[in-house]
Amino acid sequence: MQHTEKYSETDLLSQLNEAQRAAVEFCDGPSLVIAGAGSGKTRVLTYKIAHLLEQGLPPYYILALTFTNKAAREMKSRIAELVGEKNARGLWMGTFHSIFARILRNEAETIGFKSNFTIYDTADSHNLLRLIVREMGLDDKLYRPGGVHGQISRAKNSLITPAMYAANSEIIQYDRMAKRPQLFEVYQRYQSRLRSGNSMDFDDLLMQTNILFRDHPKILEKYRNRFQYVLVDEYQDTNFSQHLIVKQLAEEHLRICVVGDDAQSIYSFRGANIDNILKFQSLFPDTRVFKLEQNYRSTQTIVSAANSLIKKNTEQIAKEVFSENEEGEKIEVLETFSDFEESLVVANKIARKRLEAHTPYSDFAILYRTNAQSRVFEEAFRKKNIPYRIYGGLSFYHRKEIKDAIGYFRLIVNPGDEEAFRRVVNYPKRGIGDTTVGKISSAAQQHQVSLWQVLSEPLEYNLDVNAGTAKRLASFQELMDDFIAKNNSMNAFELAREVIKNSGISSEAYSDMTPEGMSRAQNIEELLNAISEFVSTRQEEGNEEVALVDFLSEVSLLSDQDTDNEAESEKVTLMTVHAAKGLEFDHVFVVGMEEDLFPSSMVHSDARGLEEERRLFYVAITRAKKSCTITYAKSRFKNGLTNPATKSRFLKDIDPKYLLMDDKGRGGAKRNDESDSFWGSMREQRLQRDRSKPAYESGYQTAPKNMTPVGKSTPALPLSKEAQTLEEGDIIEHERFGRGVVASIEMSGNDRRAFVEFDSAGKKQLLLKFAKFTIIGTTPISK
DNA sequence: TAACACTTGTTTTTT
DNA sequence: ACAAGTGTTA
Repeated sequence: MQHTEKYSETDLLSQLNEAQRAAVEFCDGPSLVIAGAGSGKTRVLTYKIAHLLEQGLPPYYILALTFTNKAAREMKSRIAELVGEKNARGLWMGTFHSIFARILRNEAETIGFKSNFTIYDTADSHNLLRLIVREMGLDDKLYRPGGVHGQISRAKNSLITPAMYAANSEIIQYDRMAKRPQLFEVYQRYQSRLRSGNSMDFDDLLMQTNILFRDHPKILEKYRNRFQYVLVDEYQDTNFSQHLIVKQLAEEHLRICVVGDDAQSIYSFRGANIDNILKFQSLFPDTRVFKLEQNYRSTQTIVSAANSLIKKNTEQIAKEVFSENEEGEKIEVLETFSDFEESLVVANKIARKRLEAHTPYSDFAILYRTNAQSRVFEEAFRKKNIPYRIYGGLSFYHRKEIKDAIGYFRLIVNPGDEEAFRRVVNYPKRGIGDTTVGKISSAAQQHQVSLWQVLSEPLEYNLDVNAGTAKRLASFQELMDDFIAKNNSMNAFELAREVIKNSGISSEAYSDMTPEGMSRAQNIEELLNAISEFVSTRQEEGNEEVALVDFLSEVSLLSDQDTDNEAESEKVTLMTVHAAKGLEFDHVFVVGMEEDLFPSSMVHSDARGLEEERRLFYVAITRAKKSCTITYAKSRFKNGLTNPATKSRFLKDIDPKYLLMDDKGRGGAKRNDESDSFWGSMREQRLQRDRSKPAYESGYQTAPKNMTPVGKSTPALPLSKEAQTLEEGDIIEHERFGRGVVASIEMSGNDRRAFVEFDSAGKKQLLLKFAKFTIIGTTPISK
């Protein structure tokens, strides 16, 4: 690819506006970049990393954390374009989960795991919890997997271990009120089951990292030194656990830059804590704050409308986002009779616009609050022959046949994996039913070993099964043992193919001639293709052996956003507002703008929740570059019933001078009142019931004292001896640039900066506090 | 063990 | 309306 020389430092910086450049150039301490919607946040992050690389900081000393694989991938490739692929190789850039999974694999033994641990996805966690609740004989209505998992997840993200959970009287009290007094024990069992199967759930990847750092200061020290510069994207979406990891890595050297927009914090329901960004400055006292306020994406009207909306929120960092683009059209607000009519109106508008203005379908997006709303639009688009693409729904890796195949892979890599065991032991059918698995399971629990352990030595654990079953068990065990043996000699693809062939998956899949069966077989083919591709990519990157475990650790942390890489086809996009975050479209339709839908009915009485919904609306509007249309229906089909609907309160929050209201001359007010009184009282009843549940949030978002590391804020690391003694004329060997001669040394601010002429890499400036090199001699003509 | 009918709970979901 | 989970039968 390009050489480093192609983009010199000045070129890099000249492509930024003043605020962006200031944010990029400041590397001497903690910084917080508040990036309004469309203000070039990604640009700042990528250029900042490129800038650090240009200054001589080797890529493997930079840690950049994102929230999606997609964001990481895109940023990586843009950096590679800026500085050349070779110079960007080795960057630690990825999602929180993937980066710390990698670190945990390296350090697994220290915290009592093995490095081949497997990762449970949400469905796996739910299955295990369902099982535990049943085993404990608890009421599965009160202890529903989703609810229980949510509570455990919140605990983990607040770094509350099972023991701390059980000892916390406030939480115990809360659980008692919620009629789930045994929850602490469910959590305990869940955690010990995960551990005895050498597996972790998503939240563990962060919590175990914190435990690792807390209990092993040497290891924390190692990563602190390793990650000389830490950058975090979308900081408003971090939870406490992530926040603490970041804090610990950065609090010594203070070279940290976090980027985000408090106005776009929309994931609190998953534990994201907006205070992390609001209070960043008080945590790192000398934080420099940079505000990116120029929006390059949208028209002035869209930006102003969005501003007027978000002003209605109370807690936020002051900023004035503006646009110098054209003024643009007003935001059109359309009322329709029903959700059905809504979809037709939108479809018609798109069709007409495309004809009149030659706008490609791919410039349009429909954004809705809930996935269920996509249906009517699908039908309308199909009827009108408008091509569309829906995001969300079941991702490839969540389909049953794929999970089954991956279940085998997981069991091969980590035979202790309980969920994987349960998934494949009788798939395809081999006569090992629930009864038998139940026996294995209770033996396993009794002896505190994995299911696999019991299967391997049934006599040892007094497994009581009849001769036929014993034989079937033995043959399953042999099958797996054979795969496990081959795992040492075969690469991921070869072994996967072998598994599909020999496990019986393929004969099962190919004998089913129903359309669903055929598609399942195709999916399995596709999985094999994906593995094959994975192996060859990794080999091109220089990894000779690409084993199944490598594929697995990547694939466990993929989301559906990462899999659909279909080329930019000419299709209208349909997605939830959540999924649209970070994206932009010329023409956006925000649909279903109704009470009880947007804002969601779950949130009515809760001020914080309402503010989050308002931010969500803000995110929706600010996706639009040229036009934004908002629609709402007077009646909507929901949960099998058609109900009257009223327009969302949020519409009143936008300054009307940016809106073009069209309520079709219907006498809206009177009708509204009628429906409000009747249906309003129905809603009221529902709300009453909801309120009778104890409001969540006894607010244990703060970590208990013994989890909080002793945070002494020490100044930046002293310069290495090499860096202190360096003089003009010295010959140095740099880790990345090779041999070079020091032309001059300057002070810039508090930093020493060396200008070095490298043999092969040309002229470079090195910031001495970053640069890694050794002095290998000096030239005779030094003055 | 497997097929079938019945009950139940449905916001958003980066990992 | 619908999917997922559970219970009932042969």
